[in-house]
Amino acid sequence: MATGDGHGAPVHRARRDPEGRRRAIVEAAAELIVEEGPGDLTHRRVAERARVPLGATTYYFSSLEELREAALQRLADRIDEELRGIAEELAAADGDPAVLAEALHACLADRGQVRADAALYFAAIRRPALRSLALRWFDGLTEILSAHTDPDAARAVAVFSDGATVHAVLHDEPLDVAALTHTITTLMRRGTSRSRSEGRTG
Amino acid sequence: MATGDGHGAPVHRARRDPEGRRRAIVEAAAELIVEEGPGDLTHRRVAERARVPLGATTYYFSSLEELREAALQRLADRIDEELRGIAEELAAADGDPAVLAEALHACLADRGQVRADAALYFAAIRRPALRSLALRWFDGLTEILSAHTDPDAARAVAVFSDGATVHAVLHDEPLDVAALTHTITTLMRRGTSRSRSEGRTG
Amino acid sequence: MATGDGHGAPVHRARRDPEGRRRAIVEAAAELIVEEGPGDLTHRRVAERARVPLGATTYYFSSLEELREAALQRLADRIDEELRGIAEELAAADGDPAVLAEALHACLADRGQVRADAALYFAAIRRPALRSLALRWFDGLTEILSAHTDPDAARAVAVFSDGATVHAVLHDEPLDVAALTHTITTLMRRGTSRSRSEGRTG
Amino acid sequence: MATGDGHGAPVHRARRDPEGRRRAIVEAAAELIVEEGPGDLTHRRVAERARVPLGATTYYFSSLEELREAALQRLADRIDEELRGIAEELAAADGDPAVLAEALHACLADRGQVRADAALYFAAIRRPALRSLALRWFDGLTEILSAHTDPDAARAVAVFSDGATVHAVLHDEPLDVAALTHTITTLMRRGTSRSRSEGRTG
DNA sequence: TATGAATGAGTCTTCATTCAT
DNA sequence: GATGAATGAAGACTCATTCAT
Repeated sequence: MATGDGHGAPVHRARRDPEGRRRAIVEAAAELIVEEGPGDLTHRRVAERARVPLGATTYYFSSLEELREAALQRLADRIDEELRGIAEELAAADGDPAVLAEALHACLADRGQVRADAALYFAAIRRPALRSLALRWFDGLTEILSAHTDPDAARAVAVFSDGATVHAVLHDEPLDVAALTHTITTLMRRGTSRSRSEGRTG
Repeated sequence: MATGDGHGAPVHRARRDPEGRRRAIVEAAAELIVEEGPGDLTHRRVAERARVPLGATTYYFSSLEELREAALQRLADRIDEELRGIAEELAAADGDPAVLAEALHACLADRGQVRADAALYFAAIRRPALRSLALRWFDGLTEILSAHTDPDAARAVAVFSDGATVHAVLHDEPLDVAALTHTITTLMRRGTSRSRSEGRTG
Repeated sequence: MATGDGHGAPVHRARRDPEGRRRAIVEAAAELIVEEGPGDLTHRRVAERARVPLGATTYYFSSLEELREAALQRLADRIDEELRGIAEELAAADGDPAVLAEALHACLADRGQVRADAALYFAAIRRPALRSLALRWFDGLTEILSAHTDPDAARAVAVFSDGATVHAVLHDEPLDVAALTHTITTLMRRGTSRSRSEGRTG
Repeated sequence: MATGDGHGAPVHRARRDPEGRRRAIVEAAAELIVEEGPGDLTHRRVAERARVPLGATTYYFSSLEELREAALQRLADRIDEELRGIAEELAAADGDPAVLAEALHACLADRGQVRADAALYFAAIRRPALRSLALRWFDGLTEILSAHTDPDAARAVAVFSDGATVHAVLHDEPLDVAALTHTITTLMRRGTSRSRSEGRTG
């Protein structure tokens, strides 16, 4: 029943920057997820990493799960940026598979990025609400490639890229560029004979 | 010589069976890992699932981590069985990509299997000791395929199959057989024809 | 996901007496409920009062609510004892209202008892499962009195006795014996003219 | 002199109304106490219920306890209103016990009212300062009845009415009117007849 | 004046692990 | 050998209260 005898009168000297604080907390959580996996997130670790008091982590997020989702959201947003870059490069190169392979290799060489992907995948397995987040890369890549090859080939490449992510995370380094190039080229060429000739105007 | 004094042949209830018990515990842990992920394993849940006393789980395994590894080991062993089956089918079909696609599709349609793979991958990220377990599928498939195509193509198919696993776990159902067949065929043919000349892998 | 890095290896030197421990915990909880009300129960206070480690309170009761109920159960059991005593006295006195009044006065003079009643009543308001516990006194008294007066009168006396409990708990002392005697006599006589003459055989 | 420059009559949004706000907070707290019990009151819940910012609850009341008391005060005030109505009815009926029984039954049928009483009783047990609030009903009823019967009988009826409150709160419905009428009649008649001689109260 | 940001104490609960039996 | 009792660390979460603005 908690007769309400009070919890004390904490002295606190706080920076007054809610936005920044929230951001710092999410950022810290995202880092921890990349480092330790989505399941090992705790308020305490986040607070410590973000250099905020424990209470702040519960003040800004009504549950740990909410915080986790915000952090995964952030990781997914980074994937979107990545994708935008790839889309531009690829458009500039008129869908050249080698360019995609290079870009993919760069992504896969970034361990943080790869682990972030893995964390998203894993977190989404038992959290259907996160599926769309986890599929950002796959769906985004498929869409980008659809401008340069047929949908089935696009999907095949996207599937392959997820496999390459698993490969990178388990080997601590990505497949070599040549292998990526070869496979991606093979898969993209497959259904492109026609659409490719359309694109070739230069 | 009295027959009813209770001293005769000792009534050994439920004959001790350390091996069986150990196996039951590992089995229960494996199930839980598939259902809940490798991180949510607890002695209590395992004991309950295995119908053994709590103490048994710490008696047979000196730490939770050890139990977890034994369970993951078991999951990996099942993968080996799966691979053996695929190897045979494929050998019988003389490396027909369509047969591989069918077999892969069957694996991917088994949610338990897919989640077991995912659990292994995820557990291995931060546990180098588990890498070899997690790579069983990849390495095994690569080896099997090496009998039917060149090493690079084999590896490409194995990478693709891991991607297909990710796809299945995130979509709750596998890619359709046609798509699998098409892609696998494309990738495997590559290694048996002379088109290889254009893509080099160091 | 709790990667299972362990919680430590506590040294513990425990008395090995589960029954006694459980009893001590319930007893402590009952005391606290009497002193502070059912809503102010906490694991920590119970542990401190019972001189057991915090963990013991959660080991023996899977939730605080379960512990609370066990404690209230215990308080209710004491009420039953009380009632048995009253039943005997009253039977021996052939249902003499003055004897009941004396007994009731004695109960009401026991602050612990009165507060225990109040705690039971209050706890039961929002916990239908506890209603039967809270009604032990009322139902028991009604039944006892049914042997000495008609059901309606019995119920009226029981209701009055609950009012007297409220009175006692709010005044820190019971109604005087004379007032109790007068009212109980009036209420019991009311419907007893006939049944009373039956009982009068001495 | 320009009309559209926004400098003219200040647009005072939602005119400040400290009194109203305070009232809204107390009202919300009173509702919560009736619904959840006096111990489950929190600033947050009150603020939400009253549709005021969290800060308002601490701005108008220097502590939660103060707010709780204000809310209990309000509940007690409602009891006074109730009592005034009963007093009038009873006066108009020249102290007819049946009229009192009807009125009491109506009160007891109002679950909110009954729970408010129970909350007051319970809160007062460990807060002597609230005793007078909790005794409003008892004292008020006793006084009203004193105009129609002797003090002892009046008190007996008041005690009985508290018992009827306990009964109602534990059974979720009041004693039937017939039972109330019968008992109240019996108790009140006592004080107007000469039967008083047998029971003395110091 | 009014408010929401801030915070740490304290709540229940879970659990790996140890150890007496 | 086996097991359940034992325990304290740690986790998520709530909240009264203070204070900057």
